[in-house]
Amino acid sequence: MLKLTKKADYGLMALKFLAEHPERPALSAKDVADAYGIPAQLLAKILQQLTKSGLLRSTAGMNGGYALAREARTISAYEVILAIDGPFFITSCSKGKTGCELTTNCTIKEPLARVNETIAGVLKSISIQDLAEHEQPAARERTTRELVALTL
Amino acid sequence: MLKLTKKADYGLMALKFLAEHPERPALSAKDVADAYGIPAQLLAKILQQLTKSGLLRSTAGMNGGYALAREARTISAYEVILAIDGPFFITSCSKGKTGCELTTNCTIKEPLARVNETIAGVLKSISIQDLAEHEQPAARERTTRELVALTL
DNA sequence: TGTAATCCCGACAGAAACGGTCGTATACTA
DNA sequence: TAGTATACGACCGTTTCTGTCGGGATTACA
Repeated sequence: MLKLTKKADYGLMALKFLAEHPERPALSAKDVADAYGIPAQLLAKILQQLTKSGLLRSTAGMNGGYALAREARTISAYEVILAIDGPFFITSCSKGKTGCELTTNCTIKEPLARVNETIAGVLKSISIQDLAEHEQPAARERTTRELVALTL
Repeated sequence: MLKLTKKADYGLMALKFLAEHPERPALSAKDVADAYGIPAQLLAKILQQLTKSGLLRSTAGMNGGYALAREARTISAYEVILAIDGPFFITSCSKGKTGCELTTNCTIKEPLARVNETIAGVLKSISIQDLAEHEQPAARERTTRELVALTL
């Protein structure tokens, strides 16, 4: 279906929420989960992954919680998705560990790999701050439209 | 993970194969399956779906099989994926039947919907003929590179 | 020092999606 | 009529996803 997992969605929402509350030194997993109605324990695990990946800082104990490890502007949606869902390839056969196990001329993966790059590029261009700002800057919107126009 | 299903992969491969053999009035599901080592019955079902979606023409009986319903140039990868995997949304919550069931301010889906459009645009820009031509035209390649550059 | 809040982490279970098979009916050709 | 091929629904095993549980470690604060 070519869609993000809920985990990735949750992760993006959480980072956005953190970006929107820079005044708080840290927000607990429960705080974020309650704000969005996300299962708290699931979100906790997601935030732990993001911490391990270096996107978040965590502090245990009372008044502890999570905070962005870097500025929201410098964290891309791509990094978040990568941290949660792992490396993604649009083709099912792309060289994960084993190459394409099908016959030699599985030539479709070559053009699709390029599509893959493009998608990754788009996701890299979206920052957490972009998500936090309700309205995206017009400049970026135009860019996206240009993208579509260019590819068609 | 953001990846295509194997079915979609198989479908794209099959259409590419058909596009590469315009001299044959029709190729059976088995012909295509053998060419790529794909499970024949599975491919058959996929080709049936593509037929129902109007991308293929089918004829039963001896010397029957499948053929492209339109010119390869006019069939996009997007249509194929849509026919096989159904409508795709990058966000898990995007308005399928139910809207986003989460709290009101699930604002991340708005920017991501734009990403979704972009991806769809890219996939629409890839035709079956592009897949059939081993090397993509340099012009298109440069376009893709520009895309990435633009979005970064 | 003790308690409550919080992160950390592995295991596991239910549900859904995916990949693939089987059997049967139908259509066409020779 | 025999053989080839599509059409279609049912089914099943596997994987992935989502979410839960339980135990442990860390920190703040009274």
